[in-house]
Amino acid sequence: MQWGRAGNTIDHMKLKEFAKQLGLSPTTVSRALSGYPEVSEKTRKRVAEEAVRLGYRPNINAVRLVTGRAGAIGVVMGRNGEFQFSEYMSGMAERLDSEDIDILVTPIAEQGGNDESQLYSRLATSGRVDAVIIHSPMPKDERIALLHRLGMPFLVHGRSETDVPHAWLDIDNEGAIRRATSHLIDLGHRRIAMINGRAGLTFSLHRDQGYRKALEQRGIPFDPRLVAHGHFTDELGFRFARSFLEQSPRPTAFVAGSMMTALGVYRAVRSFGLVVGRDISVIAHDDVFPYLTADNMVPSLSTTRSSLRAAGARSADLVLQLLSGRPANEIHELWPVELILRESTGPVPHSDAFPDRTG
Amino acid sequence: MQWGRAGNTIDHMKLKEFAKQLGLSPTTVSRALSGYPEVSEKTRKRVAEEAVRLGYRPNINAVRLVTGRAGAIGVVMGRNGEFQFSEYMSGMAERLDSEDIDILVTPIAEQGGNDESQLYSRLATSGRVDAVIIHSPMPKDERIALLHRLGMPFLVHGRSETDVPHAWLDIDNEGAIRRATSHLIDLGHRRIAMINGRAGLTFSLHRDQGYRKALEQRGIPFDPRLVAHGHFTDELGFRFARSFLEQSPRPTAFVAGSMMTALGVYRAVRSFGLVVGRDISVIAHDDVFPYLTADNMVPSLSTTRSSLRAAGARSADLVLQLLSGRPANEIHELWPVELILRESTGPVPHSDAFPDRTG
DNA sequence: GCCGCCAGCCAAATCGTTTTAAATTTCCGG
DNA sequence: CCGGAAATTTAAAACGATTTGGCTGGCGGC
Repeated sequence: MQWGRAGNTIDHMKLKEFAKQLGLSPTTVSRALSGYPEVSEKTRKRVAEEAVRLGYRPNINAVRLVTGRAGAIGVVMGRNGEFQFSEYMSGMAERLDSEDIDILVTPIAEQGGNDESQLYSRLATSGRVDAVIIHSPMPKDERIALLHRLGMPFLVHGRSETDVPHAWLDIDNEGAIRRATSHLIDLGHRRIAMINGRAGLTFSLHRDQGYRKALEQRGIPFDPRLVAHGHFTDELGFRFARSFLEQSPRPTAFVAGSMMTALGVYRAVRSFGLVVGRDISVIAHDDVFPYLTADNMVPSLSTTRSSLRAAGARSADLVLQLLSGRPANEIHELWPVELILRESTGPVPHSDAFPDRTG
Repeated sequence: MQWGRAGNTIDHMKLKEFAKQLGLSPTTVSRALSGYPEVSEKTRKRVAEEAVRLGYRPNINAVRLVTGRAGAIGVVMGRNGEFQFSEYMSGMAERLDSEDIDILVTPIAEQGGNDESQLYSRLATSGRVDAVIIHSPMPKDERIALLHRLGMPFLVHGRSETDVPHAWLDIDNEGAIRRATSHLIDLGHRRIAMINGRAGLTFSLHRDQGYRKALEQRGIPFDPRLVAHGHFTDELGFRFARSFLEQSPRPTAFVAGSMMTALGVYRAVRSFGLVVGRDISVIAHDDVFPYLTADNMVPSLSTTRSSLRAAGARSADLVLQLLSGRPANEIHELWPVELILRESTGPVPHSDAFPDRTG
């Protein structure tokens, strides 16, 4: 599309003009502002001061053209505007605030159609971004191979099993869920239901593994009927929890994938006339949202906690490192996850612990 | 900061090269691709096809430099990554998908410090964006005057009372809350509490007005002790609701500002041993989230509903119109809001309707 | 057959920087 | 006071597109 320049009255001083006012050449001014060593400290200072006073700022598009840099990091937003997303971005923003780098959000088209990799391909070749962050990867994620092939620097938020060397930042999902499950087992629970994220995603697999390992360690048989996968919505939390609670014997504890899921689980438990923390224990993973906090739930929710905002900030940092030349396969960070016990977890009720006596 | 070009192996064909392969001049090719009339239909078609085949795409930074356009719309993300944000952006994305325009997210720094207007000022003069969208305006919003002064096209999502002509898209907050409140009054409620958004924002004021008008129409005195303002978090919903319920006589109905607020209200009501939909009626405003739906709450939540995603899509559309020359003061859209009645609203309990008989 | 016109194409200027390679100034010991 | 290295500064060439203004050649009118 083509639009007029109407309205865009902002008239910048140009380098040439600015340099003339200073009695210097454009070259020197440019160098002074970019902090090159060839220019004397005195001159640099003067240039910097005058730039502020006269309001000179380099035309960013000219800079981009000549340097070949886009000055932006691309993020692809999931198909259904996930609630976690803005928190992660806030974190990124926090870190990028001091740099001269933007965040470019490319949303994936609703109707889907042409496959996702084409979107990434376009993003990578468009020259709009210097790097890309990939979310919710799968063990064999073709996006990783694709971006590697295209030579576009990228960071994976999460992990993948691909051979392609790549930078990643992830939280210890397996350990978190293992500890959560173990703790429930310590409390006497034996039938523990697990509402996990979408099937096929690495973090879901890791959580499944953590869950299974905890059971294994204590010799508790794994029952596939106690595990569900899906989006992190209150609706699915509710539905899955209800269907689990309809089983006989019913589970006495839940591991929920997110705060939204936990909301659904709470509702489901209540709808059975049961009480969370007494009849049914619940632990959920908490990404630490300002608008929905585990402490405030009733009863307060035990969680595995890891700040998504912090992850966003660190991600931005790592991308900057990547761009300044640090090799991708040196950039691997695995963050531990806290386990915070609150009121939603408690010892298994006596009647459930020995169902044969009552039934 | 300065980083090497390492990794960025993507090697685009240049216009000159591409044109040579076609046996045409760069000029003609450029024009063909941009759809100018001076080039024959046959040639245009051939160019378009070859561009796809050979993978030629104009270097976006060169285009930006020469046209002076940034090819991006700026959005400033609130201080605390609001959960609504990603939904709105998804909508924008949906609309912008077919255009060659990016969404640039500028997060406001956490520590605050230098005032917000400086951020907008920088964004406007940076040349990174062609237009800006302003959220959560206040009646006298200095950002509007600022952007107008700077000559940067912008759309206000919400409304303001400033004299400066500007484009806006808003939902009928006043009407929505007026209808919601009226409906509660029809059901016999007289003490209706209102948990509104942050004080000072236009939409909060409009909602206050809607609330007060509904009361006025029915001759119910306004009691400032029944109105609270604050962020849309579950925590505030809970706290405010509790403090209202501690009053005597207590309110029999709540108007909640958001789904998160409603979650808090539900909890608070329950914590008093009361039942939503029977003892206490609740209506909340619902922006329609995929991850938290009013229908799924227990009891299902009556809402005033307006799709934030749709607003995002339309906003993007209006910005495009703005950029193609449509005068800002012609662009005003006020969307009606649906009132969806579900189980959380019901007639006032007899004992509350005539408290003097019981007390 | 000549002229003007128009569709279709092109050469060259332009956008506002960074950066290469060269020129100038400064400084200092001999 | 001079030669040459070191410290500054500069002119000019990119970067890769769009766009202005001009150049062709074919066609119809007279």
